[in-house]
Amino acid sequence: MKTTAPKKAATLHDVAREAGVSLITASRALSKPELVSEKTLERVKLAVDATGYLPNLLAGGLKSRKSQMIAGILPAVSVAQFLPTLQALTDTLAQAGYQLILGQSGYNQAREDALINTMISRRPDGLFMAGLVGSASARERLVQAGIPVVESWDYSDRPVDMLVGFSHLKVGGAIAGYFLSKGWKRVGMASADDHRARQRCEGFVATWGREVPTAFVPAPSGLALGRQALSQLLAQAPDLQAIYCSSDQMAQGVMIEAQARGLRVPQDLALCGFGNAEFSAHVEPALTTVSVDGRLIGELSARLILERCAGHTPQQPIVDIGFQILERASTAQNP
Amino acid sequence: MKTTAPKKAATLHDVAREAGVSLITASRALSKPELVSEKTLERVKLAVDATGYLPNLLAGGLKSRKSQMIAGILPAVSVAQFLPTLQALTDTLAQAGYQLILGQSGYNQAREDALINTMISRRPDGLFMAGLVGSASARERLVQAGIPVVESWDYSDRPVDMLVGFSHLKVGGAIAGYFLSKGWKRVGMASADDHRARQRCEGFVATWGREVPTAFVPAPSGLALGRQALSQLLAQAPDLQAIYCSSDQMAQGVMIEAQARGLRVPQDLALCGFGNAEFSAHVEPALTTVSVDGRLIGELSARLILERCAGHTPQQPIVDIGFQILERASTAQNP
DNA sequence: CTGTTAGCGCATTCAG
DNA sequence: CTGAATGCGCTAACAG
Repeated sequence: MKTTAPKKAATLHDVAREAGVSLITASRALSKPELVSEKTLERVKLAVDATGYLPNLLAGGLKSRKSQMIAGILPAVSVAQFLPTLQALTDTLAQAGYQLILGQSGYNQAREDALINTMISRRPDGLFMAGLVGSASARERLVQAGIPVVESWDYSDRPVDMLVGFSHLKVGGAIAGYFLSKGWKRVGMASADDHRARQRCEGFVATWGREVPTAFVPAPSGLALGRQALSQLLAQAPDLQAIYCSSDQMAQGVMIEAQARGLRVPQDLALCGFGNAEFSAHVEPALTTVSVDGRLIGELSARLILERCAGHTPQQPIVDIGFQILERASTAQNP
Repeated sequence: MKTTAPKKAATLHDVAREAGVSLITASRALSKPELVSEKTLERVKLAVDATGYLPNLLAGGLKSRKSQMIAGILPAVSVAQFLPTLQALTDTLAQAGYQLILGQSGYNQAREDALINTMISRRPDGLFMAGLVGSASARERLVQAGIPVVESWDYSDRPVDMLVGFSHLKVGGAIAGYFLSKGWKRVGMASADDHRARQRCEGFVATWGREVPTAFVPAPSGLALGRQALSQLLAQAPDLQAIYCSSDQMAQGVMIEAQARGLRVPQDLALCGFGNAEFSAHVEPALTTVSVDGRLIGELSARLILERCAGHTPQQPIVDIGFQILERASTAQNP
């Protein structure tokens, strides 16, 4: 078996020579075939196969100023919360020939800032942010870069450019309103300490009317931290009737810890989560939660970016996709 | 407030002019500061700030043939399984100044193939695959591209280039061995129908010695599919003693469905999952599962790629990281 | 429909 | 230590 020596990759030049046409004709045959005659098209295609040519998008992008890449910045990919968004974003972009460059800010403002610079250095055609851009200087650099930017999973009247999200203040308020409607008096919160989770807490307190016992855990929250959080909360306030948890994962931890302590959910302790994870409808008791359409965020964000990349101006650059409280057994009226 | 018109981004040329040095001196000041005198270094730095210069990595990469990008291909980002790997990979690469370009093959061979081409077109400095490269032509193109490639989450003696993973056949065999050691006679499997999950099933059957009732569900498997799978299995074989599930998520679904049917776990039905998800140790009963160090896969893969990018030859390009059965309450000996 | 001429922004030769 | 020239691979703009 004769292994092809890994010689330098074929360039468009090689293709053109092989096909007996000029460089630009070969280029057009590949990117704008409608401008080229059937015959030459055929010859170029044969030459491509013969040479094993794979285009160099970097080089093309340098001239055309289109990298066909979109930067995507998340706090951390391991946050289940953002997965449907990431999946939809990646898929929708890929369908249009764009790839995502991934960055993780680690819930850290300085890293986010540096990451935005790094990303801009790669000249992406657009940028997606899970969350709002934190620093003023980063906002400015993004505006300067002149690329479409979608902020998401949050709300602001003055985004850098475009936004697909919802108000965490309103979510917190809605949960507090729901708790009020239940007639509960002694309630608490178990929350991650990131910006968005804290906003929900603020919204909760604003509607509730006064501070409530709260356990903060480091983001990203998980099941184990939920168990810890309940212990903390019960130490402060042993007679809580209901707890809002900043994620379903954390709520599951709280539920397990409660059951381990012999507390019945919801009779002794009602629970509400956030995010509507897959398991939430299936655990026993089923978990009341706040549903947010993460897939939709990803898809709309991609569409907005693509539209702007195509030179159009979206009619609705700020989309509030809202949210919904899903009432389930974990908050069934306790007697 | 005078908004800076989004004029064209500053280039190194602008910086050089501003600093009163030549283009190349400015270039060196930024990438090889040790070759430049203190004084000029200072002036270049000032010029960078003055112009708001952000380097264009695309242009630099064109000449230097280094894009500082690594391509990463996953079946789907929404598979919780791969998250620790993805997180560790992204982090380790970022520390070395590399970013990840993400691609999803959707458990589809043709898409994987096309995706590899798309990725090669971006001239990444390396490629990470969750799984093995499926098609021979893709393997060939990767070899031709001459970039470091790490296949992962599986095992092969002849990877395209490097590999960090473990044998799914052995996992299946180990689980069957464990089931045999328990003395169970009537066992079944609930599995996703992707390549790796099927390999575990094969390994199971090989060690078990004969076929067992099996319910296959489309990948990626989840809790809801687990519930369905148990229904299917019980329809075939109502008196199963134990079931191996191809993911912890699916096992949780099977457990919930079992409990909904009044079956006690493990007394009436023992369960073993795969993946050691966060919740698995906490559910009631705690889930026996197979633990695989996903973070390690990501980190080692990144290190191997980085080492090769730096021109070195890793001593151990094929790493079997193994796995471990974690015995918990869901397979406690039934009487 | 096709080709020629110029770069895109930077880094790699080589010389000073 | 610094600089001038050259070209990475491709495409936009203009000719034919």
